[in-house]
Order: sequence, then C-alpha cells, then structure tokens
Amino acid sequence: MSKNIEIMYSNGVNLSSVVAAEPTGGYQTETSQNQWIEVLVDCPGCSDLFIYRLPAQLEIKPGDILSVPFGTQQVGAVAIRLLAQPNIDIPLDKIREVEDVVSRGFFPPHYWELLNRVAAYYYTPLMQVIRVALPPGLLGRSQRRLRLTSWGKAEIPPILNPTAQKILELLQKQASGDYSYYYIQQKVKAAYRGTRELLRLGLVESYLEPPRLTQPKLQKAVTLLDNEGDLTPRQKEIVEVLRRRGGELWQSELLQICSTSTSTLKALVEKGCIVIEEREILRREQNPLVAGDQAKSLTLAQSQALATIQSLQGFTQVLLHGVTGSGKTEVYLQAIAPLLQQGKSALVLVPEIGLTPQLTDRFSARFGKKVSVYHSALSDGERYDTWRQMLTGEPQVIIGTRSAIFAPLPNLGLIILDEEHDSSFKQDTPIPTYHARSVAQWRAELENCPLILGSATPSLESWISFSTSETNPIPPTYYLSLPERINSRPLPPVEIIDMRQELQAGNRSIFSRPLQTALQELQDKKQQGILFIHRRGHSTFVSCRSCGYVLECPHCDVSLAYHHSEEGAPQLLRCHYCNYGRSHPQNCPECGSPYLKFFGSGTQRVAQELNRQFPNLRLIRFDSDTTRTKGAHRTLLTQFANGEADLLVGTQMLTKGLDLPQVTLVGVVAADGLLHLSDYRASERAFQTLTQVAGRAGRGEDPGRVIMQTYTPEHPVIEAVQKHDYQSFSTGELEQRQALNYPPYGRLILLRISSLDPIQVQNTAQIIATSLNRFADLEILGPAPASILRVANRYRWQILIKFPADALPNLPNWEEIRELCPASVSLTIDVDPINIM
DNA sequence: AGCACGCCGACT
DNA sequence: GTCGGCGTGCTC
Repeated sequence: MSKNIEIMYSNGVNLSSVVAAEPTGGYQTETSQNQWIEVLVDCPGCSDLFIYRLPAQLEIKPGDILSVPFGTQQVGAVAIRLLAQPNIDIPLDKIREVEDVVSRGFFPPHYWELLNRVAAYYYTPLMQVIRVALPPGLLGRSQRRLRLTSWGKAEIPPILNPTAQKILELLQKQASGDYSYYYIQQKVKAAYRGTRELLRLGLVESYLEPPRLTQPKLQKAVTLLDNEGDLTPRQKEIVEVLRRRGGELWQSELLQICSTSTSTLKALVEKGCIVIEEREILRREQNPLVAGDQAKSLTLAQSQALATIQSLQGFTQVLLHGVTGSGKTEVYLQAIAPLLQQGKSALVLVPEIGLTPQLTDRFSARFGKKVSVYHSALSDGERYDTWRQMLTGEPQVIIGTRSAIFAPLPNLGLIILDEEHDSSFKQDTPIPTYHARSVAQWRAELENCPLILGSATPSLESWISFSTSETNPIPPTYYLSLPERINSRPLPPVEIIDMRQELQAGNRSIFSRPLQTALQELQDKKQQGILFIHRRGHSTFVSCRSCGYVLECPHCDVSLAYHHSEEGAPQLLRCHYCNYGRSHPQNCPECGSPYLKFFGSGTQRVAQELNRQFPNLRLIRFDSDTTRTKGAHRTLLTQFANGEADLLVGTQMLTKGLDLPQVTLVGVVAADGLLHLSDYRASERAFQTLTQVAGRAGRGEDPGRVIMQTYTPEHPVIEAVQKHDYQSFSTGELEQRQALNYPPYGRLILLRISSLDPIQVQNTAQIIATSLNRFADLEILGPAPASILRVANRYRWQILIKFPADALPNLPNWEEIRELCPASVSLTIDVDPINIM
C-alpha cells in the first residue's frame, strides 16, 4: 500500500531528490573542502534551496537548524547538504554567510524520509512539515520594531498628522514605548504614513530585533569537592548537608535547606571546597508524585495479546480491539517494559490532553522518570526541553498528542496509537493536514518497529485492513481481540428511552422519567454518574418569541450560543466558531420585544436544570469551558474521584478514555444531536462516541447501567450501541460506504477554498471544478458552499474529489490548480479529510 | 513573512 | 507634476 502511495504522489513537487542526500549517516568528515551549504529557508513560498557560505570556525552538518540572513531579516533554516562548489551561477558576492547554528543533531535515522513522505503525501512544502515536527521557538525570525527615542518620550510634539499622532500616543502609553511594526499595523490603519512622519521628526526609531529563540534554562548547581580546608562551623554544616544529599544540589535548594546566603557559599568556593556552575535544568510539567506500581496479572485474552506483541519482529501492525474496560493500557505497559530494558524507546499517542492525566499517571507509576509528556498545551520551554531530552537517546516513553508522532526518538522500539479511531489524530488546519495514524504507519515502517492501534471502536479504515484475511500481507498484521472486561465485569446494559413517548406522556423535561429515577437513586445510594451532552454552553440559540428573530454571529453564518455566567455577571452570547462574544440583549434587536427564548440545551443549561430538579446532587461540569486552564482536567477529575461530586456533566471530552471505577450510571441526554449530521462519517462517529461514553459505566466493583435518550430509537446506530455490537454496525456501515465509494473503499481529497470576497470564492471554486472535470478517473463533488458558508468573515466553498483507493488515478498537478486562485482566495488541499462539513 | 520596486489615481 | 495608495516579486 505505502509503495503505491509513493508512486501516486511523486508527481508533485519532488523534494525527495532534494533531501535524499543522507544527512544522517554519511556526514562528510572533511568539511574543509566544503565552503558552501544548501539550506531550506523558513519562508512561505520558498520551497527551493538557498546557498550560503560556511563561516570559518563554525561546523555545520546537514540536519542542523540554522539562523541565516534572508533579505533584510534573519530567519530560521535547516542545513540540507554541504557543497564543495556553488552549484548555481549566481555572483559569489551575493552569497551570504550562515549566522549561527541553533540546534544540532536533530533528525535521527530515517527522519528525513518520514518528513519527505508527509510533505509529498499531503502536498505540503517540506518546511511546513519540519515546523510541526520541531518544538516552537527553534525556527526564529527577526522582527521589525518601532520604539520612542528619548526625544519622542519627552517632547510635546508639534502638530502631527492624525495617524502619526495615534501611533505616538500608542507608544507613549506603553511603559517601554516599543511595539512591533506588525502590532502597530493591526492597531492603526495606514500606519506607514504616520511611521514615516515620526521617523523623519526623530521621535521614533525603527530597529530589527534578532530572532528570539527558546533557550535551555540554566540554573546554578553546587558540587562538593574533596579537599576539606579549614572551615568555620557554619561552613562545615553546609558541606555536611551537601555530602548527605549526594554531593550535588541546586544552589537554590541548598540555600533554602541551610537558610544561608550566596556569600557563605562564595567563601566555600574560595576555599576550594565546592564549585558552583550553571547547569541545564529540564522544564517539565509538574506531575504529582505517584506511587510506583507493579505489573498487574492479566486475563487470558490480555496475556495472549501480550505474547503476540512481544513476539513481533520489525515492522508489523497490530489492531488491539478491546471493549471498553478490557485493560488495553495494561497490555501497553507490559509491552513497553521489556523494550526499555533493551535500551529502546516507545511512543504512545493519545487523542487529547483531557485524558492524559490518568494515563500519564499510570505510565509514571510504572516507569517513573522515563515517562515524558509532549503536547501543545505545554509551555514553549517545556516542549523545547522535552524535545531536546529525546535527542539524548536514553530509553524512554513519550506520551503525546498528534504532533508527538514526530518526536525525534533515535531508538524507537514501538509506536502505540490509543483510541486510534479518534478524529483528533487528523489535523485539518493548518497544513500539513496529516493523520497521525498514517504518519505512524510510515514511521513504524521506516524505523522497522511494530505499531499498535488500540480501540474499543476501531475506525472502519483500520477494521477493514485487519479483518480482510489477505495471505502474507506486508507488513504482517495481527488482529488481537480483548472481548471481555477485566475481572469478568459485564458491559453495562443500555436502556433506550424514546423521548417521543415521554412527551406523549406529558413529560416536557429534558430528563426522561427513567433518567430522573436513576438520578434520584444515584443520590440515595451514594454512587456516581456521568451525564453526556452533545454541546457546551447553555442554549444553542436565542430567538425572539414575537418576531422569530435569531441572534447570529456578525462574522459567521451561525447562531450565537447563550452562556450563562455567574450570578450578577453580564450574560454572554458566544460564537462557537470564531469565539465572538457579546452581551445578551434585554430586547430583541429586530422588534424590541423583551421576550427572548433559549432553545437547545448545552452543558450549562443541563447543569442548571439539574440544580433545580435535584438540588442536593453535587455536580461538576466537564467541558472545554471549564477545563480551559492548565491543570483543570486533573483538578476536576481528582475532585470527582475523591467523591466531592456525584455527577460529571460534560461533552465529548468524557468519552476519551476516562477510567472512573466508581461510575455506575451513564446518561445520554440526547443521542440525536450526533446522529443527524450531514457527512458520511456521522454514523461512525456517533457509534464510536456513544459506545465510548456508555463504556464509562460499571468499570469498578459495582455494575453499571446506561440510559440513552433519543427521538429515533430505531436508528441502526442506536440499536448497535445498545447491543454492544461493533461487528454488525461495521458490516452495515461498510456496505453503505462501498455502495457510494466512500472511504475505506474510495479515497477523498477535499479542496477548501475561502476568501473574504463571496463572489470571488464562488467563481474560483467553479473554475477549479471545471478544470478538474478533465480527469476522467476522478469523481468531482461540488463546488458547494461549506455547510456554514461564512466563518470569521471568510466565505468558504469546497470541492470533494473521490477516487478508488486501490487504483492509481491520474491526479491533477496541484501547482496548476493553485494558479487558478487569485491572491485573495486561499486554497487548502486536505488529503483524506475527516471533517468535510 | 517583510520589504523593495513600480504602476496608477487624487492632490499641490 | 508629485505624493502616496497598493499589487507583484524577490530573498542565496
């Protein structure tokens, strides 16, 4: 399969020839011959290589990350290959010198090939791929800034033109009197006019700030030396403390322990008793200390799966299909343990940070300090340090989200994608629009190591490639099943409640009678539950009872969601697409009527309703509103685990691998919100989400139950979820996919076309679609406006290209397609799109 | 991305 | 005539 892909996509801009020079193994040792170096510059639209002179005294190897002068600025770059001769005919005096080496020794073996493959497959410039692979703050770029001169700070200026006046005021308001050009241009329109005036009058000066790069954090460390001199009692005391702590401490710690000051230490340095030196300290996320634990005993299915995994050699793929609560994590842990002994590392990818506290804690408990997390919610410094730490090659476990698939571990022994069906493994903005599962497959192939895909509800892509019994597939694939929960706990029974009947029976509450009873029992029995709601916020839209006017976002074609704030605080309407917010009006903006009504229920509304009906029920809201701050996930889950609440009320976030053994009740307020979405994956996603959320119940000693409210109880997805029947769901769904040539039978490429100009996008979309019609092998769907035409003032159209997965269609030259777009229209090519709304 | 260069319409 | 808007192209 992957061989085909290479052939299919090598017709684009072929960078593989460019970077095929082995930057990893065969470094030229005789660098004195090489006076020049070709680099890839971090600049949009510059996919060509640029040549630079090697400065004397600076050793540069391919793969090093550099800072180079580029035009008037300084930008980041990656060294590609050394040259003995400049290979293009440009005047020698135009070739500039490399400024500096920012980081060395990145790019373990095969890493280039991986990046190239991603770039080729997703039609993305290589530099964009390198950007996702690197931690932020390595590829720097200089910045043009403006600051007040002493003149400008003091002087009451002469009469200035209005823009100059505005800029001067802006700068004077700031303590340092210093802003970037970019910021000023955002704040003041036609800023250049004023800038020029101010520069001419000498009130401001413009300067180029060098790139700000993330730096290793240094801290003073105190080391004990052998020679005891003639010491005072106080000094002896300090030396003794140091000795007891192993002869080495951070200066700050030592000062605190001995409650002393640096002058005392200085005296010890002078006596030759200790040395103080700057040492790099790793910034890591502060994880609470977890008690160590031991390998747990396995069920039969678990140990069979483990035995298979441990017997794997080289590149193999495993689908670990384990029902919710079947103990996949324990299999991962025991699969990794021997690898670390062999000096190898493992990479574990998870969908979102939301579920990492529990998972990382379990990994930390087992492997201690060998575990690091890597995801975008870390600070730049933490990401940088974790990343650099990987380069040491120490055997370790990295747990991370999507982008961690690029973690530069030199000695990778195993890759695990947990919850592999989860759509957050796919990036849809910005480019490259990669799927971590595909990248993981390439990476496992290149590193020649096994890949484990774990899920209770495998994606149909994975399911089909593992269940079709091809003889001797390459790579070897294994389907491993964990059909039962650990300790023989049953899967929870799922009760389907027909909300139409509830309404007929006169129940107008958002809670059905069975759910109400269950909530009441929960309280009486002192048990815990989870309530799943499809949306956050309070109400999905606000409408006027008199004229029917719906409050909408001024920048997007969606209604505003109502967010209820704390008592007394202003009530807020928010756009869930562009985050626009405004206060809730007293009266209808259209007709002035004071009767505004809230429709649709989000987490807030449900929480409010619960408070009204069950005032003694203590609940925690768990959605992206309440988990926005760092560490909030952990805090809320800890509170819940400690029994400080009875009910966890939340969105999708609840479905992602939470393991809360005390939960006996799971309620789904309205399953329908998931079912009726207009893309071909809606059923698959609904099945996965509902099965996963149902799977949170009954994971501990007490049996669980699930109550699922719906208006369409006969829907096949609902029936499959009720029976915990993955097989019949996937069979039915695959038949439909096959009939329409949708994935996994067909492949898709989505062209997203957007612009601020509604007419121009539509025209461009039409032109592109027409041009695509020349390709007989491709099925072109569209152009069509996106289901929400306007988001953040951009009008969006799309064209879906469908073609058979196993054929090698003649694909368009995307550069030519791109040229059909005027400057104001942007085109994104999304290969294997997941979000086609 | 910046920043030059160069082309057009509204002013002295 | 010139100033100053903005579209186009280059950066080793």
